[in-house]
Amino acid sequence: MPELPDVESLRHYLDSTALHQTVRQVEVKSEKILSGITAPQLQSALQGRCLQSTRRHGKYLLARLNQGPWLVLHFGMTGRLEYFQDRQREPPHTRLLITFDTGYRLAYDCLRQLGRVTLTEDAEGFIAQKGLGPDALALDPGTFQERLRRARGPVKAALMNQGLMAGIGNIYSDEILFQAGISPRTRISRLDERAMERLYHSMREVLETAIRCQADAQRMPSSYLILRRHRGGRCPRCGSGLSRVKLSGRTSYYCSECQSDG
DNA sequence: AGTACCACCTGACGGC
DNA sequence: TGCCGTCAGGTGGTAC
Repeated sequence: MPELPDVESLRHYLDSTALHQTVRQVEVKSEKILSGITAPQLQSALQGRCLQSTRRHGKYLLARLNQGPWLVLHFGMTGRLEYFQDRQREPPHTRLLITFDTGYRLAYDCLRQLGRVTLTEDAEGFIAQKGLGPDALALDPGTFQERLRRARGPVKAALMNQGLMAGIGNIYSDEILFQAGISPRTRISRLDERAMERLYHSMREVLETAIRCQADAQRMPSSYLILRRHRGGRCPRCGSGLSRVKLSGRTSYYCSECQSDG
């Protein structure tokens, strides 16, 4: 599920644990998660170096190695990080395990193995090569609207299109549309200026709130949809049963009473 | 450019 | 008990 707020939380976690320690050992436990690199290449890039800083772009987390390339982490749906000391605490689906000279370890755990790990010399080049748009939180209202209007289909598909803006996935697009009072099926062309402004405001509000809550749904406001996105879930605003539809291959939940079609 | 589908991948869950 | 289909969803591919 890692979308922008989740990855931002993982970034803070990495920053507060694993920086500035020399890598002693690198264990690749599943080659499936490597993208365009071999295990020996990853090992020789990391060995003897430190992670010195991080940045995030959309759902990607990049960690700079001193005098070396960037380590690029994507978390798919089930990826996470765990920093620990005792082998006992190693997560069950660890695919990559980095051991530091301090004796601490950083595990990249990914149950479904839909996440990917790679290296790049050039962070900007990597982002461009992946075809990612600007990070969703870096957009001003004008650019947000201009980029969304490049798409034609339902607004939900546009919000999730990483080429238009990076970081929003299925969960948070539903939340943003709910908070904006706009149905996910609404065509971009039917959104007027005021709806666009509402959408922009909701996007910032939802992403920033989720980051403040460390992407933990339990901590989010009770007015949020996130905990009710399931069969039989009810609208936190009006209490009516939520609608469930497939849209561009994803399951969308929304309230047909509170969210209009423009 | 859109849509619709498939594949990757694993585990939970409901039905029989 | 255990088998089967379905679902979860980020990304990337195909065909139409």
